[in-house]
Amino acid sequence: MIQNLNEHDREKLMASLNKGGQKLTPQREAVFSVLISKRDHPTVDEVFQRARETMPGMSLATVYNCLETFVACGLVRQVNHEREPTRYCPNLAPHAHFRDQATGRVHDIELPPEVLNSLRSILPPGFNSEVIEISFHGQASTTEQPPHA
Amino acid sequence: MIQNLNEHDREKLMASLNKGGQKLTPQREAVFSVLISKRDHPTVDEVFQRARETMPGMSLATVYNCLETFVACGLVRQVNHEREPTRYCPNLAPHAHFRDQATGRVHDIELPPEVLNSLRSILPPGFNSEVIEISFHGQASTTEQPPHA
DNA sequence: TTGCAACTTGGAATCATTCCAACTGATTAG
DNA sequence: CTAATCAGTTGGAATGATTCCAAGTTGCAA
Repeated sequence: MIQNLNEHDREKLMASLNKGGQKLTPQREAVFSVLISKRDHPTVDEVFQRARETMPGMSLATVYNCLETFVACGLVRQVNHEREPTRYCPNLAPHAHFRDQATGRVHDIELPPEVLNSLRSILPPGFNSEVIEISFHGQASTTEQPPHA
Repeated sequence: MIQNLNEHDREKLMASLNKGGQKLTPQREAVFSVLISKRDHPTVDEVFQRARETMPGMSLATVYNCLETFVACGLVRQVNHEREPTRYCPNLAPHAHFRDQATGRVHDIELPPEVLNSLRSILPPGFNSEVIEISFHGQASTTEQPPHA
C-alpha cells in the first residue's frame, strides 16, 4: 500500500509544479507518491497498477500525463533501455544506470564529479551537451536489494 | 547508388556470418553494403529504402532479420535514443554517441581507454558489466559532416 | 529427385505510446 | 449566484516500430 506524501515531499511537488505553471491534483499526488515510496524505476504500467491501489479510478492516460508533466518540471528522469518500456526515476543526482540482464532490474550507480568531467572532456569542440546518459548492462551478483538512493 | 562490397568487406562479412553459423545471402550482402557505404547511423527504414535501390524486391522483414543477424554476429551495434526508431552503426571501436537535438543526427565520439576505465571503476563490487553505453544529447555547431569513423 | 534446413516474404498481430473528443471541477467575470 | 473558461482527466481509438507467422525459395545433401 502506498502512503500519502509527507509534508516535505508534498511541498516539493507543489513547488515544482507551480514553477512550471501546473497545478497539484490528487492524481499527480498519487503518481508522485508511487515514485518516491518505492524507488525501483517502475514502468508506466507498474506505476499505473500501484497508483490504482490508492486511487482505483485513475486511467492509464493520466499516468502518462502525470509522468510527462513531472519530467517537464524536472521532478523525475526517464530511463530508457533499448526498446523496453520507459522507466521512471526520482533520483535527480547525477548517476548512471546499471541494468541487470537476468532480472531487468535497474540500479542507480553513483557518478563522481571527476568521472563526469572526464566524460565531458571527450567531446570535440563544437559539441555542447546538456545531458549525458550512461548505462551499464551486465550481471549484478547482489542477491537482493538494489543499492540505490 | 550503393556499390557492391569490396573483397575485404565481403570476406569480413562472410567470416563473421560463418562464425555464427549463418550463410552469406544476396540480401545480407545488400544490407551490409548499405551500412558500410554511408556510416550515418540509419534507421531500419532508411536501410530498407537504400537497400531497395540495389535490390528492389527486398522486404522490410528481411531488413529486420539481417540487422538482427549482424548484431548477433557482432558486425554492427544498435543505437537507441529514447523511444525513437533503432539506428545501426558499423563502427565497432569503443565510442560514445552524440545526438544532435536539432537534427536528430547521431555522431560517433571517440572514447579513450582511460575514460572507459574511469567509468568501469565506478561500479561497486558485485556489478559486472560487459556493455557500457554513453550518449550525449545537445547541440552540435558543426555545419555539416559528422566526424565519425 | 527428394528432402531438408536456412532464408525470405507479405501481411497480420503486438504493444507502448499518443491522440482525441467528451467530461469534471475549480476559478473567474459578469 | 450563474455562466464562461480552463486545466486536468478519462476511455477508447489511432499510431508506428517491431515481431510473429505461415507460405514460398533456394541451395545443398542423401
